Amino acid sequence: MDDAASLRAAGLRVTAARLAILDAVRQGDHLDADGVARAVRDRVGHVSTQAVYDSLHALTAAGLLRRIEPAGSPARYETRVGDNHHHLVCRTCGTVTDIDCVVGEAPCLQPSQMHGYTVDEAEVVFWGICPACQANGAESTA
Amino acid sequence: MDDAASLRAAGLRVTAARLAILDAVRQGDHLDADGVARAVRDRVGHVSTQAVYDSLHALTAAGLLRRIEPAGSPARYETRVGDNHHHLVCRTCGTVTDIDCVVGEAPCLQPSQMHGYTVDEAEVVFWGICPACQANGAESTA
DNA sequence: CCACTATCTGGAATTGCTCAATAAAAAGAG
DNA sequence: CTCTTTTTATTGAGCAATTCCAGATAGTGG
Repeated sequence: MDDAASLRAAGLRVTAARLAILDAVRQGDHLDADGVARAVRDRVGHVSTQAVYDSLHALTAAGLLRRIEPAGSPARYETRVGDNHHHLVCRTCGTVTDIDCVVGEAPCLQPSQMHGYTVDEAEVVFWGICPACQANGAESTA
Repeated sequence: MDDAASLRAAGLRVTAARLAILDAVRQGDHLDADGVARAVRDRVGHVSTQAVYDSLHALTAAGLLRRIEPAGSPARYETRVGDNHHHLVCRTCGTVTDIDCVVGEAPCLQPSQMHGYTVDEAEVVFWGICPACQANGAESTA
């Protein structure tokens, strides 16, 4: 199923901006809204910032994109949805890397005490220093 | 060890604002910067917003406070540091509840593929609906 | 009690994101 | 192919959280 079909299946209209956004996010590596906007403009010319935000929300709501928001960083988007994978975030440069779940499917989705909550998602973020930043010593690669 | 001693031990000066911040965060339930500022002012009169932010950073860096930042929410602080506990966040009202780790100590601290990262922390956030919001139907309690 | 420097103050600026009103364009009907 | 309806995009203002700057203040060690 291509992007246009996915959009239609989600009840969304197919526009150049949205196709470009999906493509940009797929190609990019956990881009933030600004990065997506820039990548999209490279593809289809002018697109307003609001259109990017709006589409990003629509696509996220439709389940075509996943939004992650590491502390201290603007929201980032990825196309890998539906599986239970987590993230490795570099404290120095902010790079986000996907990692599959250790325990299998939904590992930590069984908190000991749920305190009456209805839990629907377990989000795991590993914080550390990426290889590049380790090599660069204290220097930032951002 | 009282707060003043903890501050000194961390090489920080003891000021009324900082003691009030530590107390406010301890009493409060995962307060955000604004909530801390208000609680602090209740205790010691006027304190500038910057002093609050600055102190919060200093205290966090010193390990006296832990900062958590659930997606879509301003940063929140808690005094429970040093143990491997996680958080349950309500999608409706944003309330944060502490939960101990399922697997024991540092459960998820063993990602399958580390991709060369030096991991120093595993952060787990469970998303769901708190009991109060479930009872209130779709209504927000925020 | 002094000097030194961490800390606090006040104000302005930045960033990331949202709201509102109008114009444009995709989908379906005829 | 054209028209109509409804979604989507544009422009521009607005907001919240946080940070930066420069100068005043107050802990601390001596």
